[in-house]
Amino acid sequence: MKISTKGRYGLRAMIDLAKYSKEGTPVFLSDIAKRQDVSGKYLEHIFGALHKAGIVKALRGRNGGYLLNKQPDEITLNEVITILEGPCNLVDCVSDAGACNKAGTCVTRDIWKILGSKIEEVLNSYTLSSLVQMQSEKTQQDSPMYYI
Amino acid sequence: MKISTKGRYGLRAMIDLAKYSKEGTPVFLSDIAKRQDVSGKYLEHIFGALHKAGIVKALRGRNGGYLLNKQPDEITLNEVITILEGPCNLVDCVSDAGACNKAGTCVTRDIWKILGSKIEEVLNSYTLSSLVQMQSEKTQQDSPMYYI
DNA sequence: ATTATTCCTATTATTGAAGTAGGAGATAAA
DNA sequence: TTTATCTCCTACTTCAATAATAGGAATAAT
Ligand code: FES
Ligand code: FES
Repeated sequence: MKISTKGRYGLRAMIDLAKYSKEGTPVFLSDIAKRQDVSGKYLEHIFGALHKAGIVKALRGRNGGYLLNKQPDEITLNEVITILEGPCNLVDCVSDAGACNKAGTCVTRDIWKILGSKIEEVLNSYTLSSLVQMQSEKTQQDSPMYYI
Repeated sequence: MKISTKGRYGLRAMIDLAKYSKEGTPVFLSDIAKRQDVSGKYLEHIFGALHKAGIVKALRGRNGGYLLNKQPDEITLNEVITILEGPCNLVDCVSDAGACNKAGTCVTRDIWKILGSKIEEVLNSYTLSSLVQMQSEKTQQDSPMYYI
C-alpha cells in the first residue's frame, strides 16, 4: 500500500505549479523538475497524464509551459491523486464485483469500500491552495522572523 | 495504492479462523484454503508471517492446525494488515525522513502522515469479532427468514 | 533559421507480487 | 512402530508494474 513516484512527484509538481504560475505566466517543466529535484523527462510523462485529464493547460513552443486549468483552491488532492494513481480502490472488487467470487457476501469488501471512501474524504479536504499556504507557513517557521 | 493478495487473503483467512475455531479446536489450513478458495501453499506463507508475529498459535503434527492467540475482539484489522502489508506509510519518508531530501519542509509529507494515521484509525475501529458478526448479519439478510 | 519548449512512442532495468515445489520436522492415530 | 497428516522452511519461477531513459516530431517565439 504505497503511493508511487508518479503520484508523489506529480503532487509536488502541482503544488509547485500553483505557487509559481502567477497571472497566467506558464511555468517550464524544466524549472519544476529542477526545484523538485526530479527527472525532467519523467515529469513530462506525469504532465502528459495531467494534461490529458484537463487539470493543467499547456502552451507549446518556445516560452511555452504549463498552467493550472482551474483555480488552485478548486483543485483537490483527491483530483490529482486520482489522475495519477487511479481511483483509490484498495482492491479491484470494490469497483468491479466480478473481480472476486463471492463478492456479494464478502465482508472484507465492505471494509475496503469504507476505507477507500475515508481516504477520498481526507484527500478531498485539501486543495492545492491550502497546501501552498501550509508550505509557506512551514518555511516561515523554519526561517527566523524579525519584528520591528 | 492497492492491498496485495497477502493482505486480502490473510484477512479473510483470519476471519474464517475466528469463525471456525471454537473452544480451542485448531483449524486446518487446507480447510481455510478450500473455504476461501485460495492456494493452500500460498496460505502457508501467509500464516508463517502471522505465526511469527504471534497473532496465531500453531499446533503441529497430525490433527494440528491454527488457533487465534488472542480473543477475536482483541484483534484489530490494523494489527492483521500491519503484519501482512507492513505499517501503512503511504510513502517511505513518513517513517524514514532520510528517504526524501527536503523532508523537513515538504508539505506533502505531512499529508501522507495524516492520511496514514486516518487509515490506521479506521482499521483500528474493526476487530475480527465485529467482522464475523457483520458477516453473519449479511448472510442472514441474503437468505430468506422464516418467522413462526 | 534557430532555439526552446511541449508532445509522442519505444525501450530498458529493476523490483515486487503471486504463487509453486519439494521436502523436513512433529504428532496423533492405526 | 509405522503411517498418515499436519505445520514449517527454503528455494525457485513467473509475471506485471514501476521508474525511468531515449530520440525525435510538432509548435511557436526570436
Ligand atoms: S470480494 Fe474481493 S476481497 Fe472479498
Ligand atoms: S519528503 Fe517525501 S515526498 Fe516530500
